[in-house]
Amino acid sequence: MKKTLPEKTIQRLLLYYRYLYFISKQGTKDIYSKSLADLLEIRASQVRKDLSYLGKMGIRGAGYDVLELRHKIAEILGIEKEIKVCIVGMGNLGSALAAYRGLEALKFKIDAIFDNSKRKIGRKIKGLYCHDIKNLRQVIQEKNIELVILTVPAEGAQDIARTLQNCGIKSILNFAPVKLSLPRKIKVKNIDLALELKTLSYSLTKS
Amino acid sequence: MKKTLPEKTIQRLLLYYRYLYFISKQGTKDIYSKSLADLLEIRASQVRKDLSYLGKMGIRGAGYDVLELRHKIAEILGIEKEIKVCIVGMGNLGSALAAYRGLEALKFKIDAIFDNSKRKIGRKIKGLYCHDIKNLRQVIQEKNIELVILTVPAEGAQDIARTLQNCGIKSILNFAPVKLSLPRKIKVKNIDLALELKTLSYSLTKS
DNA sequence: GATAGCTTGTGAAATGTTTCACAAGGTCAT
DNA sequence: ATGACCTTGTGAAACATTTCACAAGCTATC
Repeated sequence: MKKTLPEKTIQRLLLYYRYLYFISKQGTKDIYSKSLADLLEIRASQVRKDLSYLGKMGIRGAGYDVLELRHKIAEILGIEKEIKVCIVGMGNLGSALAAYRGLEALKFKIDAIFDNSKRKIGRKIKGLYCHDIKNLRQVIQEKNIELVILTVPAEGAQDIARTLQNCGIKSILNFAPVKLSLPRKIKVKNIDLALELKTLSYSLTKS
Repeated sequence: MKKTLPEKTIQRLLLYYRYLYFISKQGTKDIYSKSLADLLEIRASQVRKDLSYLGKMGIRGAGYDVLELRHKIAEILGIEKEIKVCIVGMGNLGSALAAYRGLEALKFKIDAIFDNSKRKIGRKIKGLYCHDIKNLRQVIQEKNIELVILTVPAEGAQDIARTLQNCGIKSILNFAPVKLSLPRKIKVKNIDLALELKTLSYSLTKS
């Protein structure tokens, strides 16, 4: 068991976590690295290497205990702890994410929404008021929000990112198609839909 | 100039392509690998290595010609060719993507939307009718759609993916949080929002 | 046109990730 | 309890990606 998990391993552990739930629902008690690997279309050795970061979890000859494994992944990754999230930018994407149930399933609590448009401020979505973005700092600190989903247009993103920095936010999921310039210690994950699509379509042109 | 571009390189080339546009807008004619690298917070050597896949594009001592470089990236990646896209699943996310202008900017034409709910079929969004998903095959073939954005709930995703396979679709951008099981030659790119967020929040627990 | 001062392009080294291959150590049937 | 048969856990190999370091080659100035 090493100190830091590789990013790729973290992602796969989360996938295992999800699949282990379905497997346990089916009443299966034990699982082999090979079976998990087949579900995800990866190699069994990859699964074992990933799981080895958790310490010795399996039984040679008999696989892994489904619930025990799932519990250990949750523990190591801190999955069960609720994380308070806010969404900044109540456009189409922001609203869609506010309504997305998949976030709750992984213990995210969307606790505030912000926009700068008079038309949207005060509107309610999924039981949440849309706050004026001017109150970003106040609301984030009041509610102890730790993570921000940024769904504003590209132009405004950098400014808001700076404000978030000043609010003490440490993690941002950024949908704006710009590189946010922030201190290294603030973790930013970019999701650039148009770029993902273009990467995909590149393969179309090659055949 | 090698045969196949690494996936990571393709992604960065697309980023360069985007930034070169802004740079040329500012009237800048030439750019150094260092300047591009600084914009994206990567190393200059990384930029040069990526660009070397395009052939010799730069001038030693004087950098790269912005427009020429941008044009070459577009050519190699086939960016300028319009790609016809459809969205399957007119939920919150599907609707948001249908309205997202960032896709047009990269030459994607959203040409059809599908859903299975009576409530949504026939409704119009952004000038497009929502088709009955039963007509998936017919519409895709009629309109020559090449790429599918899949925004249906996890339960239905695998079945629809099979149908898409039968329609001859080669590329799928999948937002459903499941691994689609399809022949290797069909390219699937998964965007799993809850998982991305969880990967991000892992870093919160580690400090 | 020679020289000083740049930046590019690229092998080679470093780093990161996946896969292999097999000893170690369990299970299970008898 | 023994032995045949499993699968795990993990160094080492293979592969992929990034970074280094510097020769090559262009520009600009005098």
